[in-house]
Amino acid sequence: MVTYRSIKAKILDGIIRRDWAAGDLIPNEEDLARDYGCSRSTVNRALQELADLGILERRRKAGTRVALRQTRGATVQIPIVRAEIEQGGRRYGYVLLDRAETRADAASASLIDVPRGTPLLHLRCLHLADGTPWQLEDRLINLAALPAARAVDFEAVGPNEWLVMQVPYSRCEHIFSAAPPSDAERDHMRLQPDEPVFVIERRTWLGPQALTHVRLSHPGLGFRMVSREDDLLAGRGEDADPGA
Amino acid sequence: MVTYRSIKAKILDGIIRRDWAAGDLIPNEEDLARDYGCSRSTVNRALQELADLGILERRRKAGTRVALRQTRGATVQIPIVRAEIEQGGRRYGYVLLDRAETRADAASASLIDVPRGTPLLHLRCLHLADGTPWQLEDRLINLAALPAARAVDFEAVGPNEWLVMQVPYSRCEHIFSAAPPSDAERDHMRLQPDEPVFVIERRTWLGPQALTHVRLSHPGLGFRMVSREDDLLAGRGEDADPGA
DNA sequence: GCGATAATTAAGTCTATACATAATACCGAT
DNA sequence: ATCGGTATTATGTATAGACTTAATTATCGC
Repeated sequence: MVTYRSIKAKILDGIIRRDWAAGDLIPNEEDLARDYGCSRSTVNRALQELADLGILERRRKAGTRVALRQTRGATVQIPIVRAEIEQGGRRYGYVLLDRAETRADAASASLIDVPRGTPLLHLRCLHLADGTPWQLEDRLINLAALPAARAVDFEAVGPNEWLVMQVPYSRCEHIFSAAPPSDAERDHMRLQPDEPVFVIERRTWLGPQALTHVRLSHPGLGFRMVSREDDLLAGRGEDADPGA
Repeated sequence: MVTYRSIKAKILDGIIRRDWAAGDLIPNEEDLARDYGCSRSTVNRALQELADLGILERRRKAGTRVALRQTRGATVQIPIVRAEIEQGGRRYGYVLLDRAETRADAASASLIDVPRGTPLLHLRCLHLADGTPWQLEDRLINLAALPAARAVDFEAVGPNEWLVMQVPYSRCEHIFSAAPPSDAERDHMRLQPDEPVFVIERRTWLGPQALTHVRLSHPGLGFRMVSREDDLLAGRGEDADPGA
């Protein structure tokens, strides 16, 4: 049977064999459907998915062409700290360092994206792996959007875990950077001399309303953020290139 | 008309209004099709796309439920250096520091994922923005897979640009980290005292064969890698919630 | 009660068809 | 030659129906 998966595999194969180079036009859906002996719907699904992956570019009337991939996308999964540590077989530790209700000043208002004066909850926590500092968390929560957070003490459960369970978000922004440690980071994490920190900053919104801003800093030595893309050619065995 | 987009929007809306919480089962495709007055195919497409986004989880017979999003995915686009710099309105500069053909020793063999003894091209280049060092590139190219690279001098065009134009890849791995600068990095980039480097390592394969390994290091102060997720609720105006 | 087997269910996929829409190509009038 | 409208084209989307497949639930024999 000709499946949309087998068509995806064949097209990928054609691109990788350089039958079609970057920028080339590939045959239209009707022709492909005839060639492969299936319906246009099936071809359409295959090509749409390849377009979603960024491998093809499609425009009405203009046709479908192999994308000129000028950028390489990398998708990193940022896990809950606890899961990340426990999955590595290490013991998870958590300490709430500081908890304060404030109102947004100029700096925090711009960080979390709320008007000045908005009530905020400011939390600072330390996450440990086998007793060693692993991540310092500095978080602002918009109490106007999440009043329920006011009633949580965050002594036992980290804000990250609480938020993930409680709150859906519709938009999210991440910033990754390398920085020399701040005084607080130097105090709380046992950094080597000259050891930088790897910083993940995240802001989330629900509709127009900002929910939270968090700065997660990790000791630079030993921390890596990894992204693996699936092999596009994986599992072609059954599907593609059955005869040729 | 009931479109698959409008259904996506309605389901998202239901999740965000907490009609369905994380882990909850949502009605099956047939019921939704009847509720919305459209065919099952249309519902199917909407739910599939939400599942692809990681918002829903679907299993045959078990039904469709709201995903317990334990991790947050961030997709970063890593542009060609030249484009990144010129798009910021700055002048791009490029210097080839070093070019050598070698054979893989233990260290480089494991970096690029080839057997020891494989012929390699080792390139080191510096990319500048308005005359200031922006990125130091240290690259290994597998000449067994890409013999054409032997004939390129890389004096005028950087290896990154050449590779993107010439070579498709099927798998790709990225590692991001913060590190104290190496001697070479200190020599070539004008780093402040204590300034770390932000390191992007990338390995690419075509099928089973490794193509290249590259280490891209940026001065830590001023370099940020950003990932923005589209707002899931964007553009609901026309589509969703027409009456209620 | 247990374990194997059959029935049921919900998603997964393919098809043929129809119409919508964006973008290009063409052509005629000024 | 340029402008503007019209025909053409390839993709985008919706539909009804049929069949497949994975996974749960029920059932039967022991």
